Amino acid sequence: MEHRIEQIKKQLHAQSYKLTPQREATVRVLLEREDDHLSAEDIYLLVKEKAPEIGLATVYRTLELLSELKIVDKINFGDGVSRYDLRKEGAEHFHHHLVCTECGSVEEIIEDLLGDVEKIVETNWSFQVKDHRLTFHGICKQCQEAVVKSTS
Amino acid sequence: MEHRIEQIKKQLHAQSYKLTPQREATVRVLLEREDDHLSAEDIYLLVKEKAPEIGLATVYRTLELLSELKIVDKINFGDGVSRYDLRKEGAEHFHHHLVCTECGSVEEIIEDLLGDVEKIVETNWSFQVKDHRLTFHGICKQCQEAVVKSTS
DNA sequence: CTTAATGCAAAACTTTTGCAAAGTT
DNA sequence: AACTTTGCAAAAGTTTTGCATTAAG
Repeated sequence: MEHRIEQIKKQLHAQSYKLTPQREATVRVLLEREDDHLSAEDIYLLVKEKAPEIGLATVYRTLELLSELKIVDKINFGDGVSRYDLRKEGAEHFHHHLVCTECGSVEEIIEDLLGDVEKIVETNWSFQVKDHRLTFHGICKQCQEAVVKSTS
Repeated sequence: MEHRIEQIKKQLHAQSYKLTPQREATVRVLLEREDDHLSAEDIYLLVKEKAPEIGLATVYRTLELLSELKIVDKINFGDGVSRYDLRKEGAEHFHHHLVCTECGSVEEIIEDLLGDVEKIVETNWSFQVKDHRLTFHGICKQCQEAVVKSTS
């Protein structure tokens, strides 16, 4: 954790940005909730517990900055809000996501399953791929089991 | 075109919805601009040319209805608006999209390139895939050529 | 005739911006 | 001192809702 903070601090300094207390508090929330996909509002409320004086605008500005530096990924699952997802250390791509249409849970796939598909796109569409967003919609393991139970 | 309208009319009636003139005008705009990815506002302005009395709220309600019936797909490319994409006849899945980070153009891939990946997800993550959203970000053919020209 | 759909305006949200004050180097 | 960052409030923008009126089957 401290190591990640240190690392992010360096990334910021490299572009002559500062790791202010507000930014650090925001990053800590993202680290603590690494598996979640929090909205700006969610993050704001959590950061407020650590740094009560922070403003929502600062959270937005921080998230935008972290997005630009590719420290977090901004994703949108189609409910009216943007969500923010911390990249794993050294990861070059967005995670893939599994969104359950029954219970709304979001699971992450860290592995990059798109290598072959990207090659096809580069070759057949002459499109130079830099990044991707892949989300599957369907039914998660838990909900599948729940259906089996309730109908048997 | 008339055939698609007829088909959509049946789909609506099957759920006891009506194909009102406003809904028909909206569908016609979507058909005419099938390759585009229009926002609700874009669609509203185009529908207004055919049916000047229509209200923006009706367009939103129509698009939501068409979304539910899986006649259109609602997508979000991360600029603050939702965009609407008519499904091809009989298509079961979202198209894939290629978004150019240089010029903002959006290209569609109709072919489904995710068959193998979906199998992997179903097997290794026990997730029952119903649909997917795949967008690549990168540099389109035209912009690649533009760079070559300007630097040579 | 009964229910569904529309248009308008207002409301609800999310996100961005302007600006004076505060903090950093 | 020069510059960046912050908090607040206001603004901007998109989408949804309430409700009286109109239209459809």
